[in-house]
Amino acid sequence: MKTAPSRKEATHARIVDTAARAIRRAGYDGVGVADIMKAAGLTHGGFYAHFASRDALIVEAIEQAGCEGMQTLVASIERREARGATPFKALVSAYLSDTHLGSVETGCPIAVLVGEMPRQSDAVQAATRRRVQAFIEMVRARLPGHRAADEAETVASTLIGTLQIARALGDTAPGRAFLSGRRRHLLASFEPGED
Amino acid sequence: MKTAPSRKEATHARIVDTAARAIRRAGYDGVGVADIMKAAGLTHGGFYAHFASRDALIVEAIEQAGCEGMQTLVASIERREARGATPFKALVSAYLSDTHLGSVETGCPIAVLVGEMPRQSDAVQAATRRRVQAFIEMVRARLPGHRAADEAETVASTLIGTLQIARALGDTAPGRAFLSGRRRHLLASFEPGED
DNA sequence: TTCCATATATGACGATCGTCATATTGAACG
DNA sequence: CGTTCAATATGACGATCGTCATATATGGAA
Repeated sequence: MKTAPSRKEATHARIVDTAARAIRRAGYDGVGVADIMKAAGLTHGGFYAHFASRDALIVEAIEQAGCEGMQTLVASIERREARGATPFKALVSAYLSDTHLGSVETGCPIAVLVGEMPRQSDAVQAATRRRVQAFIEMVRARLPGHRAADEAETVASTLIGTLQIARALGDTAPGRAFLSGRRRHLLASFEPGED
Repeated sequence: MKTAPSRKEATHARIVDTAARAIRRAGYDGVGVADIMKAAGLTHGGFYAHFASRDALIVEAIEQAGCEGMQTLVASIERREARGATPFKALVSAYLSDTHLGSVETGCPIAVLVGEMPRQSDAVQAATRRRVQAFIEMVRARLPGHRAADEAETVASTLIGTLQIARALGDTAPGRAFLSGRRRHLLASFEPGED
């Protein structure tokens, strides 16, 4: 190979990054190859020099979006823990924060995409399933007391469902009210002894 | 009007009914006018004799799907109550049943569509919001004890999130195991005194 | 039976979709 | 300074999208 390999890889990464945002904004089927390439500053024809198919890009994009969303969430949790919050309270208040309500493109992709999952290709389904499992494990590690792994699955379901409904109500007063109500209620019922 | 009005109305209803199933199977954007008309036994050109636009059909379809899904659910709940279940246990075991897991086209449309909501037109968003409110109210009426309306919103979020994740795992062993685990856990934590 | 309003069908429009064959660029080497 | 080959751009393909103007079929009223 004559030229530096970093050149093509950088473009590849930029396309994946753009797609990772696009699928959270518009859904699996909401954006086309042309949209993504244009947003990445390229023309749509050169797409197949980087990916075997649109589906292959989507698989990479969901993995990228999952890792990125998880990192952002964990960072937000750790900031809250540093200010004295328990891991569970930090998790709930971070995932159900007004910030997360509004930042669809950079937030948790599961809440946006899980409903579309059953209609996707096997490869996309498998990639999404891995992200769901990772999310449940992240929740489990922050449950108070000696809760069962069982409980992590319920809490994960509640967090995802809550954020979806709040977003359905909009990034406005009704949506934020729904979110703060769920935040308070979840913390009260899971850690009745403390705030 | 010379001819009987029931003729056009019957066709209209058949189109809406077909669309109500189609949007649950393939999502808001997953089906086109041509698909729906063909499934209803008509050609796509005559569509605009019945609806002002595709969006107008979608609004009617989500309302139809919401009412139909709710009726099916309530009927399933009442059958369980007749066999001695409490209203809450009947609700949880009906919404999180293996049957509901598999019957996407005729089940609760909220679990399929809420994730796509923020991207839809104002009219579709408003129609979907009404169905979400109706669902929360249906849950509230079946909570045990003197729970707050607050709690209905959390339970509704949990039910919707759980069904979505279970469907993401598939209508197979993993999905059904997830569902039965949530069923048991929810009933145990909300009605600790009884089964 | 004849007529006519209504319901449905036909076929076309511009746009956009995923895909790909081919042309052009651009940067490192001899 | 050319040469060469990887990286990107161009432009086209068949299909499908929502929409609509227009033509045909249908069925009750006369």
